[in-house]
Amino acid sequence: MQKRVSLKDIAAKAGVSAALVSYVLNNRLPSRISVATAQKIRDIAGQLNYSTNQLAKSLKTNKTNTIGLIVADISNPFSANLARIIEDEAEKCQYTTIFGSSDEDPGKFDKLVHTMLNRKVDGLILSPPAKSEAVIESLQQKDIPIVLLDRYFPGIKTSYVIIDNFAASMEAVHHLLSTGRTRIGMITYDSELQHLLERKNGYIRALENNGVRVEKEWLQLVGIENNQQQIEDAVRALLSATPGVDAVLFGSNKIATSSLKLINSLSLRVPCDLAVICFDHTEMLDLFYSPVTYIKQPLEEIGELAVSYLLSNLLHNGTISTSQLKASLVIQQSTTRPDELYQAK
Amino acid sequence: MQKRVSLKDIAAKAGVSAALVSYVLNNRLPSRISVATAQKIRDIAGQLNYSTNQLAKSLKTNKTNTIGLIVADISNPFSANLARIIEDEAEKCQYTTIFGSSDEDPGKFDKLVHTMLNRKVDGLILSPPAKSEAVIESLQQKDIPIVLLDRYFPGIKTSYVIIDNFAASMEAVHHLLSTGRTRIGMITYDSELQHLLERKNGYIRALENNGVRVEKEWLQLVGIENNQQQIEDAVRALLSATPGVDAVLFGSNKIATSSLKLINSLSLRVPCDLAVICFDHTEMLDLFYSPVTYIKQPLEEIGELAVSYLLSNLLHNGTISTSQLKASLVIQQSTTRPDELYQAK
DNA sequence: GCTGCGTGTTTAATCGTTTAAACAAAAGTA
DNA sequence: TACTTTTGTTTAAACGATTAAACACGCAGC
Repeated sequence: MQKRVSLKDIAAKAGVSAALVSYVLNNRLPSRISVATAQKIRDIAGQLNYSTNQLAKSLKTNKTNTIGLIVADISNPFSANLARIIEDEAEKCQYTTIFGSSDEDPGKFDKLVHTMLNRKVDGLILSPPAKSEAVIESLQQKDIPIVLLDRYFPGIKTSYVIIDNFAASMEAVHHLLSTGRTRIGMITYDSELQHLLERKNGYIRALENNGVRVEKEWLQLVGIENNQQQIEDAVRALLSATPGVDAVLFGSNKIATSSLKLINSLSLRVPCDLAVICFDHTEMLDLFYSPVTYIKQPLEEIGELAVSYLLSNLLHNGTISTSQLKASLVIQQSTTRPDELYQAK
Repeated sequence: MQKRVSLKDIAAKAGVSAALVSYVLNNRLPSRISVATAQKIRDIAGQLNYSTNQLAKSLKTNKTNTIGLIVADISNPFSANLARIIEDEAEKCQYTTIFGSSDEDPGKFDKLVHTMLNRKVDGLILSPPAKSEAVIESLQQKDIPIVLLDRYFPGIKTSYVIIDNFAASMEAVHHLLSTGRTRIGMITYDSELQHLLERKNGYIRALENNGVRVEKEWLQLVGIENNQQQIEDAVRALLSATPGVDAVLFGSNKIATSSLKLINSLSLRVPCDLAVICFDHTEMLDLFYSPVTYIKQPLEEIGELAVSYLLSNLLHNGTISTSQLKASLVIQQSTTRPDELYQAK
């Protein structure tokens, strides 16, 4: 159906064996091959516009130069940005990336992992959904190189690249406290995923450390499906709590988007009536009428590390490398102290 | 490195030939094979947790069940959404998708196409950058099934799925005119890409049809690299033109984002002082303080059609199918008539 | 009892590479 | 001259599947 010129064709035209062509084109045994034949073979290859059949090559060498990347949802800007960085990074090292979206569904995740394995990816970079420990463990048993991304399971020894979500949450809350807010709420996911627990716990701990009692209604948990209605309900619950909140931390960019959409339509002023901070940057945060303070993950670094860990694992199976990077707080108008607002503007 | 159980292993354990195992597992010659052996083979396959090596299978059958998708930038929400739809659609048909971002660079595009071909994708869905006609034509000569997405070259007969950009621009301008604006500007790309020309021409034609003279400064062209500074300059130029504009149409979501960021920081009220419309939806448009009217592409339909055209081309090489879909205008607050604004709010 | 047919299974070639090992001829060494 | 080494190239077996064709066997028909 496609390119049909093979090693044999070149060999025939050059009057040599296919093996020799393979040697030349791969620069093997370079000392032995005569310069003249080498040149001739290269010329003919160029002439016939030869390009190697990766399938055959991979079948023989058991190496596809392909890595699989599974994120929750490739259409989420956070995932898409990370995917792009990983794609570029992999490409620099001559690797092709194949993507998949798990939709936070462990069944779908498992299925994706297996189609990738059937296609013999050399390794996997994974953002595993909840309840996918078994899949990860079985990959480990099969000695398949993996790196977990953005998430990890404390009970499983694997390579991973994550951020310190606990500290990030703490920092966000401290910042809010420092601007005079004390009635701080959070909307995050009702999930057992470790990184989400840490976001939640960081919030709780920061308040406790500062002697603020966390009212039950201040912590709103929503499903990881990001249902708009559910998130709106959570916002309303926060606002109508007694005492109502004067600041809120959103556990993800999706939660932030849905919440801000509602807030935009209410007669509620940010940051006067309500300060907001959210996890992860998206462009929309800068476009909100009061640009939103956010917790910035070092995406470049995360992507680069994930690829480099995976590749070094490929060379040297068994190596386990982990990184917990620090997120940074990017302060914008949405958390300005009300009294500083006018001079700031 | 990975799964090591092959047809032979099953054959050995079952005491039959590998061929028979292949027949059973692929449900070929179903009438001939004895029910007993078939069952035995299936049992053993399950027991050994066999899964077929796609590389070997593809090498033999010359079919990878993989499609390649190249967009401008997978981290752009528009591309990411489309990619996700295509991924899902392909998966329904048992196809895996591999992605790539061309960054609007014909060289990179060509390179991506070739790495995908070396990996023997069955076909390609492409959003070609400017000056990539040669690549497309060479694919056609090699009879490689392709479908162009979002873009097309009028001189080349290929399958494609696009929207009617000319009509979409016209509709946007007509809408603005109908709300009483007459000094309508546009910021779009300085590109020879047909779909972008059509966006530009639709704008010009709509104004001309309504007897509005298009001032030269009303049409601002920027580079397709989406340079923030350049886009900001364009916005300023529109505003400081004489006469200055009272409405503007943005040629893409990137242009809109960059422009709105600036507008957000100016003391300019949307829609009173300036009405805005943009091409393509992103969530950020709903989060702008005055939710932005936009031209909505039917992404689902585009993605589904692209995949279905490609797959039918795979079955029946040579078929050319094209679709020009209609975009719809989603009217939000950013284009409300100033006099209707208060009752609307 | 021979022919022919249907059934269940195997043989063997093939896809396009890689690569260890074999080989033949030329060059070095003693 | 005879023997080893070096040099340039070929042979042939794999990788893990698919698939046309061959095969062996039991059974019906005449």
